[in-house]
Amino acid sequence: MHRHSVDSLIFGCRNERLEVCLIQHADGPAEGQWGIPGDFLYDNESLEDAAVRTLRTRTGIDDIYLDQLHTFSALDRYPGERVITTAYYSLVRPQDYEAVAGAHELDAQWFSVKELPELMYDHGSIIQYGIQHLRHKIRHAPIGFNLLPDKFTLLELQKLYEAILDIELNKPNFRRKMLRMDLLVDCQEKQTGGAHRAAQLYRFDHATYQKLQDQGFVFEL
Amino acid sequence: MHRHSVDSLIFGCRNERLEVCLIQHADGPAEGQWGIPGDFLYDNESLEDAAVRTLRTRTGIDDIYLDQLHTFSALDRYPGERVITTAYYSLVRPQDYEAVAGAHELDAQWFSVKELPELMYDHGSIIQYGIQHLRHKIRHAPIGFNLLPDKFTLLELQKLYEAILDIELNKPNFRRKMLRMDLLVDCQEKQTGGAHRAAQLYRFDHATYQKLQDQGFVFEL
DNA sequence: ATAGTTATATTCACATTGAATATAACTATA
DNA sequence: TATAGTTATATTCAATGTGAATATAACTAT
Repeated sequence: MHRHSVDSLIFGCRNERLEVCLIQHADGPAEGQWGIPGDFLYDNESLEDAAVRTLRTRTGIDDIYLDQLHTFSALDRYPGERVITTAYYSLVRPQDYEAVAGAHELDAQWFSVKELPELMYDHGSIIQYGIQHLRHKIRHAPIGFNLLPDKFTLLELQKLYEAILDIELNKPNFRRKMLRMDLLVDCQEKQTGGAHRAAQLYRFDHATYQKLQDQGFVFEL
Repeated sequence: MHRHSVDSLIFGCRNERLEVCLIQHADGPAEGQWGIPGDFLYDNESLEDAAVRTLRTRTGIDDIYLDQLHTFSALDRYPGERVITTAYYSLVRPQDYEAVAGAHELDAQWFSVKELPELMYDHGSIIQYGIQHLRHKIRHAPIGFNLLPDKFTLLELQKLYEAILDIELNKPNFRRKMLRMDLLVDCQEKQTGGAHRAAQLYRFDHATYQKLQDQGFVFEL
């Protein structure tokens, strides 16, 4: 027999870096090691329920983007007993950034995906799997907006893509492509602060995306 | 507590139709109903091992394309007890077509995805989820070749895409796009039979794909 | 030999892309 | 108040890719 757990890969983007939230176990078989937050599945909840629950318990955050990633089942992935885990990944907006790392007694901290500590069990593989998945997904579905404030500038959006894909993009071409998709709504509001020309603020238009999608439109970065 | 099963969605393409292989349960809680083949997970195997095992046991086929799809865990998805299932999907070449539906005592049969019988448990949802996944995947990775003989004509390849995506494609444009990717090798051999000009046979070049992929090439239909 | 069928090549208008350049607008500070 | 520094935004153009149509080649059955 075995037990089943849920682990949630929590992504955020800050300072033009893609980051993941890790927790350090204070005791147990992986004492002192870092890993992605998770818990064992309860008898009366689905895997998705469990993922939502652990996110809420550990971070106080509700209502963020969440999707199933993969189920990992190697016989030796967990020490001592057999544990199969289903990994989810979630996307956190900047305004929720601090809540994620601060709301729990466990030591939680954001790490750049380029500078990860040593990880427990197979969590290193899970994170790498998740990064690859995110890189693919962000180019084929408009989920990147879940990592930005509701209102954002085109440059912020571009920097988000650059951070996740780890590439540089041409500014005018990125603007042109993004705006032509008609998924962004002009907020009629300018960015404040900054010693330069104020940029237009936009927000992602879910309703229009839904409509275009029904007409066969496919998002493609 | 719960048990964990593995279910395999087996796709094939014949007569320009996308098909799935279903089995009819002779007894048990779903007697007489159709479903995708599966089995409970053994203690000493990974989920992928179990998927390979059930495929081999039920069809005698080894070495076919296999990939994890999704893990389904709704509390009421299985009658009487809680069973979480991880669904895999596999792609079968025409030469293995008969072996799949004939090698087992259970009643196995191919069905067009457009004319499915009533299905047990949540297998209807699993199949729909799998079709959507396949449609997306086939456009972004060269996996369609796993549904064709080793040697095939460009029209056969086109008809495969048309069957899976359920759309019509322009012939010259499809040829041009496919050939320009440099993933096909001319077999220096012509199709036989047919009251018309014989078509050139091609095969998919795994090695070249690997090389191109390392250089950052992304397959895109 | 001819009709029927599919293979294969070519054309062209059009849209998209990559890359570069130009101008506008804002702030800090000299 | 002028200017330097910075980012926003617009425009250009060549190159490339796409959708759609047409033309020619090659094969078989009759």
